[in-house]
Amino acid sequence: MTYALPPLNALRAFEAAARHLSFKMAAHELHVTPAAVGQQVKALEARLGVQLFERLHKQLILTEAGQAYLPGVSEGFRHIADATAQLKPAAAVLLQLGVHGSFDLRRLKLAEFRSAHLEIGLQVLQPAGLHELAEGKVDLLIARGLGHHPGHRCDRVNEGSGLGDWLIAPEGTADCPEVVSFREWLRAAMAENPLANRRPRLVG
DNA sequence: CCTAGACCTCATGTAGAAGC
DNA sequence: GCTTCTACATGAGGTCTAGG
Repeated sequence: MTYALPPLNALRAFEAAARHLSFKMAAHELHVTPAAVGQQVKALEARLGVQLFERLHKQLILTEAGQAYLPGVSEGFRHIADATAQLKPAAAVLLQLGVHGSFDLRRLKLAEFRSAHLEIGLQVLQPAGLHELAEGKVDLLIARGLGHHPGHRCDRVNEGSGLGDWLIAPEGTADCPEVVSFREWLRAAMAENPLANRRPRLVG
C-alpha cells in the first residue's frame, strides 16, 4: 500500500508554524530560517490547493482548512514519535558531549554514568568549543568562563571556583530528560571532585 | 510625522543528491 | 560530467505597530 503524502518537511513546517502561529518561532524550533518555513508552507498550500494560513501583518492565523488539518497532522507526528520511542534500542538517545581542552574527564566517572543510564549513548569530543556546538557537532558543551550565550542555556556546574565550568545546551534541548540527567550527574561529580577543573591535563 | 523594530514575502544563489 | 530537483540561506522590500 502506498500513501498519498505531501512532503514531510513541509508538514513539519506547517505543524510548527500552526502551533506557534509564527513562521519565526517555527523556524527557531526547526533550526532553519523563517523564509525556509514560509517557503515550505507555501509549497504545501500549492500542492494541496488549499490556503492553510491567513497572513496578516505581524500575525499568522489558521484558516478553517488549516484548523481542520492541524489535529490530524499533529496526531500523525505523535504516532511516529511514539512508535520511535517504543523501539527502545540499547541506547535510545545519542548524546554528543563537547569538552574544553583543559578539563580532566577522568574525574567525571563517565563509565558510571553510562552504566546508570543505559538508555543514553554518551560520546565525548575533546577538545571542543562553541564552534562545535554551533555547528551541531556536539549536543552539549562543557566550557570554561563563558556564562551567557543567546539561544542557549548555561548552567554553572562547579559553584564558587575561579572562572568556573559551564554546561551549555541549546534552549530547545536543555530540558530534555537525558540532558537533565547528565547535568545533575555532572554537578554531583563536580561536587564530589572539586579539583576536577583546576588542573589542565591532556586526555587521550 | 518620523523612525525603528518586527514579521513575512519574494527573488536569487548555493549545495547536495539523484538520474542520465 | 551535466542536468534537474530539493532544501535552505541571504538580502531587499512591503506593511504594520510602537515610541519619541
